[in-house]
Amino acid sequence: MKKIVLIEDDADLLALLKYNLEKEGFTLVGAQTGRGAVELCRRERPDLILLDVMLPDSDGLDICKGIRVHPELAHIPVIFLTARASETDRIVGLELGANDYIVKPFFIRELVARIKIQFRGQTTASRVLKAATLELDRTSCRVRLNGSALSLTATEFRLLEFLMSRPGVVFSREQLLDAVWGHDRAVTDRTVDVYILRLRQKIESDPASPIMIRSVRGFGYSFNEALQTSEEVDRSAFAAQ
Amino acid sequence: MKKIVLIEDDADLLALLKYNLEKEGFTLVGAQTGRGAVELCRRERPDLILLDVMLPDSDGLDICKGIRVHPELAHIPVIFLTARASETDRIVGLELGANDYIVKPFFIRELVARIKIQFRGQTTASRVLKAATLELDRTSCRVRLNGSALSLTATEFRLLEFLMSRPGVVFSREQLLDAVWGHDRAVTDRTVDVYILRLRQKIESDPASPIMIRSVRGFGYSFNEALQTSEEVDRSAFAAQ
DNA sequence: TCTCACCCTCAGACTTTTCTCAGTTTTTCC
DNA sequence: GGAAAAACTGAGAAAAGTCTGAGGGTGAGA
Repeated sequence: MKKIVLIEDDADLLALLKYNLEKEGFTLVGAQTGRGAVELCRRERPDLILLDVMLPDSDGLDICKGIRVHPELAHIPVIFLTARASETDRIVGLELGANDYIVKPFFIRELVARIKIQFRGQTTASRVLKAATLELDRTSCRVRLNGSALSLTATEFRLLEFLMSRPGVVFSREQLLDAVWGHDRAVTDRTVDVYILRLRQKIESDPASPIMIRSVRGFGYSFNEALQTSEEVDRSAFAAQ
Repeated sequence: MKKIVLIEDDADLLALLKYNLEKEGFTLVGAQTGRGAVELCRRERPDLILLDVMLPDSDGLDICKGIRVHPELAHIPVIFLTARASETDRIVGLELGANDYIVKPFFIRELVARIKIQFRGQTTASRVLKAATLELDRTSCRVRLNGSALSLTATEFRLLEFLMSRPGVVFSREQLLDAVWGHDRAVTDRTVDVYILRLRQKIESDPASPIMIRSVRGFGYSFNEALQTSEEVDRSAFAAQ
């Protein structure tokens, strides 16, 4: 689950946000003071930071600056909570400022939406399908197994991509030909067997007893859904919303 | 200056936004219909897209999806303009959704702030492209290899610039023709081969076994992302947020 | 205006890799 | 045990990539 650090001096608002965001499935770590906020983040390594601009003991912008100068924290998105719209210029104007901001009072759903936008960019940018130690990168057309590159032909790649993008779903040879070879194909469905074989020889540790690509006798083939990594499960649950 | 494409069916609002954003120093290209919006973006190559969700002839989300599937447009940030807060779930929930959204009615300064957030972080990313000992300067249109100047033709330069600006991404010949030669081209895709060849002869130490420009059989060509300098990697990791 | 140099584009030869099928062996299920 | 489905093999056909040379166009300078 995604972890969020929340710095907000108003105890009531802190509790309210904590309650609602945890209900949304986020892990929350709260603090009421700006002092030690950077250290808190270094300790917790959150996926996102929610930061009140006006804190009694320090300026939220200074905290943000402190976060940005730490190489291990610099990439973490920061969303500011601000009381006045007039402050937005200050927040946005800074070179290493906010990734987003939200003006109080706000609806929880509004905040949740903005948090999700920050998390989404990370997933869309990668465009990588993962299953156990197998990684398929759609933009660079590369496949890696246990971290080392695998050389697939174009058809092998497209077939694997199709199967991996819908783990657990069983496709008939007919459907695979349609999806991978195209509708105007003039290819025997035995050809699919050959490609499944080639793929297995390349990606399965023991091609004789395949784990990744499952044969479903009488129906077709499917990619083993049990091999999804936890983040992949997260993501698809996330997308389902 | 940054160029923005704005799709908004309300003529008054379109004019108002155009006026105010141009006053802020942006270059604006407006359209009142969703039809042809993707083509408009391909032609204009904006730095940001403002998109009304509700258009009379099409759904803003469909347009966004159309933008995201084009590799040469996929990285462009999209901000949605929406009439109702209740629509935000739809906008945010989609896998290929918005980078931000703003609910009507809004203050211009609010919109400007959100636009600037999108641009921040990209600022440094453009002047000079580097990969190993190869340097491409976009402003002076010069290319240097191992410190010594290289003489490229205009087309060679544009092709190299395009490939280097998105290292690791595989582009088909079709996409390269679109991006480098333009949409109204009347050129065989074999021509791309010739230019790849010429480039390799100029930039590769051993053109027979190219390192910089990778052939991806069955898909196209890509610039080797492993040649990115470390600062470049940092930056793109940052931009991915 | 003419000439020359340079650039763009294409056709086609050549090379390498991939695709596909036919046929054989193995496995699975009734 | 037998039939059907899947797994596997090798080889010819097809496709994709590389590379060359020539024709045509354009712009700069004589």
